[in-house]
Amino acid sequence: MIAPVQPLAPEPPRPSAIAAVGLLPRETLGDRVTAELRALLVAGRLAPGEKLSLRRVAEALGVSIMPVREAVSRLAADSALEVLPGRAVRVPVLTQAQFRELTRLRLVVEGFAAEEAARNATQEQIAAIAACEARFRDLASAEPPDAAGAVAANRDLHFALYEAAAMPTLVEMIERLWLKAGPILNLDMRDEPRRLKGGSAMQAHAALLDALRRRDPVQARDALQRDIAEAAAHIAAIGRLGPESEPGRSTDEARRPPHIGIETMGER
Amino acid sequence: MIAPVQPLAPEPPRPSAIAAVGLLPRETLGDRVTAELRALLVAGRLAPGEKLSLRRVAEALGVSIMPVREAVSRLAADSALEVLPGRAVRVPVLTQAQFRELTRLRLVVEGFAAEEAARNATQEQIAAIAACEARFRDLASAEPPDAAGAVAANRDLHFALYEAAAMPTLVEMIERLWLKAGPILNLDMRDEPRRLKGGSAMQAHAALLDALRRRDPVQARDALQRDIAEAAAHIAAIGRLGPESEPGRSTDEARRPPHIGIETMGER
DNA sequence: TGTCGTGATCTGTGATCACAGTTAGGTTGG
DNA sequence: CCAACCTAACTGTGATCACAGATCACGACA
Repeated sequence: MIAPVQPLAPEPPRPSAIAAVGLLPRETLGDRVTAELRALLVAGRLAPGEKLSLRRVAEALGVSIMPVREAVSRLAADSALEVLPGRAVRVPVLTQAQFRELTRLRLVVEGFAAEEAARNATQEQIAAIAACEARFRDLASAEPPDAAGAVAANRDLHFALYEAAAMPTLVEMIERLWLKAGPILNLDMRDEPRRLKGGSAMQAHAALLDALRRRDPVQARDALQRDIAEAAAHIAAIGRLGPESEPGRSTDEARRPPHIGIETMGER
Repeated sequence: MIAPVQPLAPEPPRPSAIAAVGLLPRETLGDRVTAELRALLVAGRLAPGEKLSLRRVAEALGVSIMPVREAVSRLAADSALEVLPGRAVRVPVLTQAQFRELTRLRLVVEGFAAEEAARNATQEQIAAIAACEARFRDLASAEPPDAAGAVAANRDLHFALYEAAAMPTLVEMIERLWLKAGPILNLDMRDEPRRLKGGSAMQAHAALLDALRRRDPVQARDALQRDIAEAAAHIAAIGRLGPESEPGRSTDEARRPPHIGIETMGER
């Protein structure tokens, strides 16, 4: 790739061009590590109960522990991770009560987002959502089902919907909820890909898309809530949730979680 | 206070006593700084646009900059603070659109919390809320009105209500919203205490309390939403919000915000 | 054989130092 | 007198070091 070097001063013709460009991201290392950990969490690649070590994560990502500290501190503030006093930092194990609360909040908040999306979505946004829906349908009904791909497509579908609501803070709220619910929801979907073939998710998605096209907020909300409720019912039935008592002193801790994620994620 | 020294071994009768004590908080320095800054933000003692310096805050609080970094990083993750690339960290100036979105989200989320509280609140919790309501009424209708006290009583009232919903994650969500809206809402209330005497807040509070006692979720939600909407309408009318364009490069920045807060908050 | 003490190792937390980038103020040249 | 430069002080970011506390495995005592 020996393309001729672009001279560094092609700016003079339009003095307003430099003022129009938004201030560039200036993404810091801590931001990158945060994004990496968030992606791992929502994708279910970090299992509930899995322990992380600042130094290990730093080594795996090729950075010092400082950016990792910042990232873990942020995620712990959202209780997407929890730092045990002297021990280590681990992915929280939700109790059944916590999972129930999370599901109820998702029904309210994401349902509201679906209503707003049905009102405000542009045709392009609806088309993008439809593309995600098709991708999810293909990956989920393949043989064997592509679990990781379906999880990603499902996430893209939902957040394309939420973005269409045109309420940035609302999207952030939902991301926080997904950070907490992601480990169980998607770890399970990854472990039991055949659930994808049940078709309930696909039916809900189709109904949602239909409601979007008809600009029917109530039906869109209902379809999305059905999607959430059915996935949650499956999780609650399968188990994997923590005991009802939260503090969980020395109760169990015995169940060794599968150790996937960090050391498999390669350099940077 | 020279009470006789309690001998140090009154434990043998109940060997389970040591197991019953919950794990002690182990509050870290970063947590304390975070709590301090959060309190300043929701109380409106840090004005929108006010710039903070990690080293200044650290010096004012008598700690190193490390805990302050952690606290600022957490709050910036909630966009309760924003870190300008090379400049400094400052309290965000909400645009009108952002404030409108925040208000709509508060109507949805806090309204839902009010419904749940009306269903689940115990008599003790209702009594506590009533106490806050009385305190707010007294402080707001005093001559001159005690703005700072009324702000605190208002916060206690609202969060006593939200706690009564018995949904911890919901309370966290609401706290995040208050973190963003607090600077404008309460800075204004502090600057113009006579608004308190308008009585609209007191009427909404009274209606809310009445609905709680009658266990009427819909009326409780309506009363709370009226409270939120009226305060928001006042803010939108008074101004003080940022321009409609978010990036706001070199547009203004001229308005020097009042510099209150950090240096007045004493040691530790 | 079972249980408790004990030390090596690892944990997160906090402090200090180093650095690139920006800001602000003072000075110089027009 | 105004504008441009230039320097000194300050910004957040990252790295490295130091430390108290917790974990875990090994070994001694009962």
